[in-house]
Amino acid sequence: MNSEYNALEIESQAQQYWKENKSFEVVEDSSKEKYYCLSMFPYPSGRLHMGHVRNYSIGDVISRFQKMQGKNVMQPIGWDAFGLPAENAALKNKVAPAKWTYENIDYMRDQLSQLGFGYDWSREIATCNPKYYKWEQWLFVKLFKKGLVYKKNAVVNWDPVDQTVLANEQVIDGRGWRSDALIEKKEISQWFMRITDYADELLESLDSLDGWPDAVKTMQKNWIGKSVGLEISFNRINNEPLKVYTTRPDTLMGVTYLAVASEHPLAIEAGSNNTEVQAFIDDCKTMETSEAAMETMEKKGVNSGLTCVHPITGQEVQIWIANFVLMGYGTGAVMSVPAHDQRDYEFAQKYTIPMLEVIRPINAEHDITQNAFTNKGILCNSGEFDGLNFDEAFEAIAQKLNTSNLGEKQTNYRLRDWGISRQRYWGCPIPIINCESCGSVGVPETDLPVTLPEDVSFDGIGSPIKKMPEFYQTTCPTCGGEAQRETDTFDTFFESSWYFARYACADNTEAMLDERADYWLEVDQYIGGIEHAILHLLYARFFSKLLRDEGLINHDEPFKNLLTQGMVLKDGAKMSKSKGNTVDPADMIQKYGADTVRLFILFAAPPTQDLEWSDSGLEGSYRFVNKVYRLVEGYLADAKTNDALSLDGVTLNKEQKQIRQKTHQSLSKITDDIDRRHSFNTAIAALMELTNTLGRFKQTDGQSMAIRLESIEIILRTLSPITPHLCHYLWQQLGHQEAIIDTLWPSVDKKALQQDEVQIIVQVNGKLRAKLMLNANTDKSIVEAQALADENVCKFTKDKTIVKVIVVPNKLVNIVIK
RNA sequence: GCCGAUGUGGUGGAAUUGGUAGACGCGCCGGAUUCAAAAUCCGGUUCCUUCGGGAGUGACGGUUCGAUUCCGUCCAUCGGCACCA
Repeated sequence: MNSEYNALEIESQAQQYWKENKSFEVVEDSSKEKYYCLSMFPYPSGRLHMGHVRNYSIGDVISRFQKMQGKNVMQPIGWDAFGLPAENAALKNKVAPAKWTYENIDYMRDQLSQLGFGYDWSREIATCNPKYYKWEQWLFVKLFKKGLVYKKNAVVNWDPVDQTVLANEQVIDGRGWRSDALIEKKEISQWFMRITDYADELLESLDSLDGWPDAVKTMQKNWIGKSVGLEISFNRINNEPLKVYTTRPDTLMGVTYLAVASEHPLAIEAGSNNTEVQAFIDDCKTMETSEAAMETMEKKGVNSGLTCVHPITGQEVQIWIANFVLMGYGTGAVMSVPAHDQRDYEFAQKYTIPMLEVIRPINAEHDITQNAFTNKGILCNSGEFDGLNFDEAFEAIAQKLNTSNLGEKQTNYRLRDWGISRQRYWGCPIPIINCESCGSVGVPETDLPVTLPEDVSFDGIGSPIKKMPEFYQTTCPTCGGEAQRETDTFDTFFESSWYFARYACADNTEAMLDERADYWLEVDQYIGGIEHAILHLLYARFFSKLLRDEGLINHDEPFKNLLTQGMVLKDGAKMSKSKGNTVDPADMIQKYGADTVRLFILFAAPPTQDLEWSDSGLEGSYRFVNKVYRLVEGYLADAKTNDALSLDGVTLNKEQKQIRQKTHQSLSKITDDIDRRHSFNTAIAALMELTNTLGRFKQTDGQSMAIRLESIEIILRTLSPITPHLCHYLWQQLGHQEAIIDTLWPSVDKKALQQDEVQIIVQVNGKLRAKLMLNANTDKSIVEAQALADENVCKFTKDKTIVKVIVVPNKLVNIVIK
C-alpha cells in the first residue's frame, strides 16, 4: 500500500478492473430479482456539467447499492442526440451537426467513464443513429394507420429575415435572437398526436404511481386540467352560432361581451371591412406565442362591431377581438363576465364595457367596484336562477340550455394534442410521403429507416433537407407516381419517450422491442431533473400506453419510482450551455479524483433540493477520502504485529462496546438513508462521524483489532457506492480476493445496538431545563419523579403550580407550570 | 399571470412520525506538532446578556403542554408553461 493516497492511479485501476470483469454488464436472470435503475440520458452538449455529475452520481449510488442487495441490476446510458444546440453549433463553428454531436459523445463518454459510473456500456444508445430512430419511424407509421396521428394548422414563430422557424427560446422580447427582426406568427400545416385520447387514462393512472413525488403528480394533474363545464351557443342572426366553453355557467347571466382570437373567422370577417379592426389583427401577428407571454402581456382588444344573442335573455351581446384568446385552444372564443373574472374585469374597465354582478358571497360582503368576485356564491340579478348556489345553478342552466339546444355539458382538458412536427434539420425525419393523388402515405416498413443525410452544410436559412431533391424526391408507395417526402422532423421529445424500453434490447435489429423489455420494465428507479416534471414524463407515460396498445410491452406505466433531482444552479439560474454558466468537472477530477467529486456533490445537499454551485468545501471531501485511506493504513500497520481475534461480542469492555454500538447504529442509519430516504448527504455525515470515532480508537489487543476490522469493513462497503474506486482499492489491501462490488451489503447486529441507558430531556413549559441519564424503559412515574426532583428544574417550579406533566417514554418530560 | 417547489448561523446543510434547533462539512479563531511551512491532530465558533438567563428557523397571525415540522395570509427566490433539453 502506498503511503500517499493517489486518486488517479487507484481510479484508473478500479475502472480497468470493472471493464475487464464486465462488472456491470447484465443479462436477464430469472434466479435473481431484477432492478432497473435509470438516470435521464444527457443531451451531448459538449461537456458534462455539475448537474450531470449530480444526476449520475445519484443513479450510480442507487445502482451499486441495489447490486449489493443481491439484485440483477441494469444501469444503462445513452445520448439524447438530436436537437437544436447542434444546429446552433453548426452555425457558429461551421461544422456539420452530426460531426459535432458524435465528437461530443466521444468526449462525454470519456468523462462518464472517468467518474466511474457503473454503466452497462454494451447497451449504449444514440438517438441520432438510424438503428435507433428507425423504430420510432416504424411506430409512427403504425400509429398513423391507426388514426392516432393527424395533420392540422398550427402557429409557429416565423423569422422573416432568416426565413426560418424559431423555438420559443430563440425569441427574445418578440425579436429573433440572431436577426433581431420582429417575429411573426405564421400558421403552417403540422403533424399532431392524439394524446388527448389518453387524457383520462394519463390522469387516472397517476393514482397508481405511489413511488412518484406528490408535487410531480399534482403538476401533471393540473397540466391535463380535466374540467366539467358547458359548451354554450350564442346565436348570430343569419350566421353560424358562436360556441364557447365555460366552467362557470352560473355566471352566464353576467356575460356582457364575448371575446374571440385574432385568427378567428369572425375576426377576419370583421377586419375585412374595418381598417381599425384590421390594424389590431395585424398588430396581433407580431406577438409571442408562449403561454407565459400571453398571460403577462398587456390585454388588448377591439370591438368587432359584430354581435350575437344571449342564449337566455335574448339580448344582444358585443363580440370583441382580444389578444389573450388562443385560436388553438377550445373554440377560439370565450364568454366574458367582468364582475366575476379578474381579467375580464380589467378588460371591461379599460374599454368601458358594462359589468353585471350576478354572484354574491354567502356570508360576506364584496365590493364589486374594487375588483371582480371570482369565488363561488349565490346567484342574483339572474331572474329565475336567483338564490341558487353554484351546483344548483350549473344544473338549472345546463337543463334550460339543453331544452333549447343552446348548450350541453362537456368534459374538457387543458391538455392539447402533441404537435410533433419541427421545421428543423437535426432530428428524425417524419416517415411520410406526400402524393398529389394519394395524400399523405406512411413509408413502408421495408423502406425504413428514412435516413437523415449527415454530410450537409448548415447555413441557418431553413433546413438543408428542404433544399435537397435527392432527399425529398421519391415515388408514392401506393400509386408509384412522383411524390415528395416530408422534410419536417420529429420533436426531440419523441426519442426520449421510449428510450428506456429500448435499452432492454438495444441490439435487436429485427424489432423495436422484444420480450427482454418485459423482463426489465418497468424502470424501478428513474432519476432526473425536476424541470422534466411535466413534458418529458408525460410524453414517456403516453408512449408507454401506445406501446402497450401495440402489444409491444405489457406495462401501463414506464417509471415505478421517480426521484426528481433539484437543479444545480449557477448565478441563480439553471446551468445550460445557452446561458454559458456551466461548470465543467474535468479540472476537479484531475486535481482531487472522481471519488472526491462524487462525494462532494452528494454531500452538498439532499438530492431533491436545488443547489447553488460553489466549490468551497470540496477540500473537505478530499480530506475525508484521505482520512478513510489513513484509517485502513493505520489498521494494516497495527495488524503486522497484532492479530485480530474472532469477535466474541460478550467480554468487551465499555469502550469496545461503544465502538460496536456506534458502528451498527451508523450502518443502520446509512442503509435507511440510502435505500428509503435517498438522503445521501446524511448518510455521508454518518460515515464521517463513524470514521472520526474509529480514528480515535487505537487499541491493538485481539478483540479491539477485530472490532476495528469489522468497523472498517462496514465503512468500506457502505461507502463503496459513493466512492467506489477508493473502496475497491482498500478492500483489496485488506486482503480480500473478491472485489468489493461483488460483495453483499453488511447487516446490522441488533445485539450491538442495545442501549442500557437513555437520555431524557426535561422541559419546563417547553424549555430545556435538564437532561437525565436513566435506564432504558424506566417506569413513567419514576421518570417523572426524577425530573421533578432535579435541582435546576426545581429552580423553575418553585412557588409555581404544576398544571400537568407530559412524559414521552425514553425521550422527554415536559412540566407545565402556571 | 397560472401551476409546482424552496426559505434555518459567516457559509453548504441537519433535526426521518409535532418532542434537545444548528448533526456533518466549509470558513474563521486558539492550541499541539515543525527550524519554518504544508499536511495532520485537539479545542472553540447562532445572536444578545447584568452570566441568572433571554431571543431565534423569510414576515405576520393561528392550533398545541410543546411548531423548523401542521393551518392561514403575505414577501422573496427557483423550476415549468406545450419549438431549450
